[in-house]
Amino acid sequence: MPKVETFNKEFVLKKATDVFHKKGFNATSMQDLVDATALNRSSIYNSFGSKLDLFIACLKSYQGLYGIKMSETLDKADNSLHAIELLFEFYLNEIIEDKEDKGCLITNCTSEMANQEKSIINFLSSNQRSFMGLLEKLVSNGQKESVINLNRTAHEYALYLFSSIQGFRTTGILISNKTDLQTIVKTIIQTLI
Amino acid sequence: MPKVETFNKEFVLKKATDVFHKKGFNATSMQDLVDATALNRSSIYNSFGSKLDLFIACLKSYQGLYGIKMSETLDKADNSLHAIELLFEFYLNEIIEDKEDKGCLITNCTSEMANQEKSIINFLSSNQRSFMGLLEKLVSNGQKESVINLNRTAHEYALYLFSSIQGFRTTGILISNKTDLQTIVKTIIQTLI
DNA sequence: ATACATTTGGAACGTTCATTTCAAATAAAC
DNA sequence: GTTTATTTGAAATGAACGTTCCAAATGTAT
Repeated sequence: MPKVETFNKEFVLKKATDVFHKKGFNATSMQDLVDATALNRSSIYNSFGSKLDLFIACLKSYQGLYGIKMSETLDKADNSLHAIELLFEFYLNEIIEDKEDKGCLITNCTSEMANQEKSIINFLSSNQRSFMGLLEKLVSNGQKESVINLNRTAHEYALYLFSSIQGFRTTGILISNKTDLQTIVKTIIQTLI
Repeated sequence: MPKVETFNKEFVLKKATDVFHKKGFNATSMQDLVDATALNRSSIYNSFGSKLDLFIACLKSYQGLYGIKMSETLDKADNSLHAIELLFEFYLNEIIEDKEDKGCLITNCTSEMANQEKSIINFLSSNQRSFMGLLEKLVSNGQKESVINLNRTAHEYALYLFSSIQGFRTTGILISNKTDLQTIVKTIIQTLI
């Protein structure tokens, strides 16, 4: 029977994700990934396929880790409006703690590749679908709890929040001032109340 | 005295901008630019310097053209709230008319390069400054005209709009459904009323 | 021990990259 | 018409790109 993979796949994905996050897909070279993962070129190709395949694996890993962090955040909320507030607070902290101003890997990927790579569109579409689902549920619950107004449907507010979050993540690349970012969040939330 | 440049610089910049807009900076090769501009490699380097220099020239050209289009749009408004509405309507049309889902060159550039290139940061900062200035003036006037509420200062609403526009442009890459986009705009505007 | 499927290291693949080089072509100034 | 500063075309530069290849190493199962 064969020799088995020795490296920790999660760890390797994390390291690769860091590089992609910092430099973007096109500016990241295979050499960068070899250096970051301490894996041999062959091992990378053997285990992940192409550079694009590895990138998509990183996107999924990033998505998974974020999903967990977001769930943990949402669990702390008293009600669904509070949950949305905590969600933005979580993003705000991500921005402030990131000294490299990298933004969101998935939003950046949308800008860089959505109009170029079919497989990327597939990932982004499914990401959008599940994220929209989460937001819609939050808004819908918030409206049932009477903590979110009924000016718009849950679906409409979910669209608004989806767009707002993308804007917030991109703006966070340029603006690192906490007060400014808090203002933006407050104003976004104000709409729902 | 010397032979003089024969090509139309504006035209060449427009063609180069189209390529950068479609593929982004890193995925655009010098060959792509040679093909698009019908200029010789030497001529490009002679006239624009490096690829990065040309890219920045394209950003400025794009910024200039957009500035003109935006001014024309804003001139049609009855009041400052209406001006902001027309601005979003303008972006909405940009998104719908763009069959390639390219997004905004400047927003894409923020995602791709803001954390990498100093000269890009300089451009983006100045772009942000002037854009924020425009938005702040619009909101401030709207508040004087009593068509925008006083829940937040003009500066705070300008930040909100700046972030919202970035989000809208990125969301427009993924979502091309006019109704959905109109919903987002209405919800953003609703906050100001 | 031996056999064997797989991983690994490192070199090599052919291509493409951004940029430079330089002679030839050019057009304004005299 | 000669001079001259500049632009052009086409080839060349060397480095870096993503990917492949293959022999050697490895660890499991027999």
